[in-house]
Amino acid sequence: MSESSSREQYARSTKAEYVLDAARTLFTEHGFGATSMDAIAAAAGVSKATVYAHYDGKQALFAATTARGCERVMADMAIPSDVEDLPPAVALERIARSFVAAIFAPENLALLRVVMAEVRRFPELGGIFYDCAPGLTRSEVARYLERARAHGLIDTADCDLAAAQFLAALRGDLHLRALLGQPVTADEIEANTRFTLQTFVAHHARWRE
Amino acid sequence: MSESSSREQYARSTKAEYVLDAARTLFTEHGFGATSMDAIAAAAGVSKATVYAHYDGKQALFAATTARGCERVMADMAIPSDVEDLPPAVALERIARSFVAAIFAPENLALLRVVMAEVRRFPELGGIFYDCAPGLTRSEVARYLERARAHGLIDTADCDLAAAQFLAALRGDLHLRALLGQPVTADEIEANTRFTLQTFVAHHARWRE
DNA sequence: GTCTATATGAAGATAGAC
DNA sequence: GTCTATCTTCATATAGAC
Repeated sequence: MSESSSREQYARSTKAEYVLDAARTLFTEHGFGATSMDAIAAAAGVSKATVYAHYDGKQALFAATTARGCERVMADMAIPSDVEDLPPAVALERIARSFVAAIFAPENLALLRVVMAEVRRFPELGGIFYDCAPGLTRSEVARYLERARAHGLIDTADCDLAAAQFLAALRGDLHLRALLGQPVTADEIEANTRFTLQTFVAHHARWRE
Repeated sequence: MSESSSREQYARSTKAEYVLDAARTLFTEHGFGATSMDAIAAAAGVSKATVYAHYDGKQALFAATTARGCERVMADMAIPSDVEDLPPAVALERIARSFVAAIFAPENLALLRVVMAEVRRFPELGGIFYDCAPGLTRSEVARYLERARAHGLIDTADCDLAAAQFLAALRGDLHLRALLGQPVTADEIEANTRFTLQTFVAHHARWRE
């Protein structure tokens, strides 16, 4: 019927994706202010007018890219669902390793940096990011701890606070150092993770292995 | 002899200070990219040419202001020196409250945000900031713990790691929430501090009160 | 050292053809 | 939807007088 084939429609929707990907890369790499719309268009392989055809200005594009970034972080941070049937010490270790891998991934560090930097200009983004990433993990860990307590496996008064402290200890001061661009080795992360797991288990465990 | 009085010289050196203060305020409030040299000159009450007469461009001015900011943070974070003679539980509480007050002070949060945001552009600033603030506190706490262990007051294998964990627990996830612009109440900070102190003391104490 | 006035360039956004 | 070319604004940095 019409002259526009489905292939053209696919190409059309793909360009918006290219733009979004390029913007996400550049914004997280150089920040909001230091990234120009020209650079985004060039990186996406399209003209600047095409960028404006799909996104309603630089701020809207930034909001869209960080929202997309949050989805990816959320996927990284998701707690493996098979954890429920494992012994608590093993489950906690698995949760810990998944969390640590996510928060030290360079692209997630970069995203966190840029969201914090622009939280004045985009106040709602801070809340979105927190709910997607640390907040979600925190409530998932808290729910896990509550179920474990219901089964008599642990002895924890305030599961929500305990979850927050568990994750904070996994960050240690290494996460702050990484955010400040200081080198953090895998060995340091590993040592901190082990130490945290030992401490946490020693404190909350009611089970005997 | 000369026509320039000492009063004029004082006025001259004062302008550089005005510029530095204005720059510190604006950079921490709006970030590097969103702060113009015009705005700094206006806030300092001088002309833009005067700004350039004292500082060698925007980047140099930014580096100077963050260095100044670090000094102020360092003063905020300094551990009270009279802590040595107190019982460990009291000493730790005093250290904790001083630290928590410093890291949640809005101007220090803003400084940390902007340093993290620009760590790509100014790689050395991240190291300076870390050494001034969290790094300094961490090593001071570690030294305190080592002395306490030498006196047989605590039972800690790795004082450096324990210090890092103590401070990380004091941050909890509240610090991250604050950095992301989310509201953090004094009650939450207080509850987290108390919980951390109890946990830490329960874990390391060898003394009986 | 300090000012007013200005050069120069970069970047957000759009007009109009296809 | 997509492009080229352009408009307009604004920010860094400097020139030149006092």
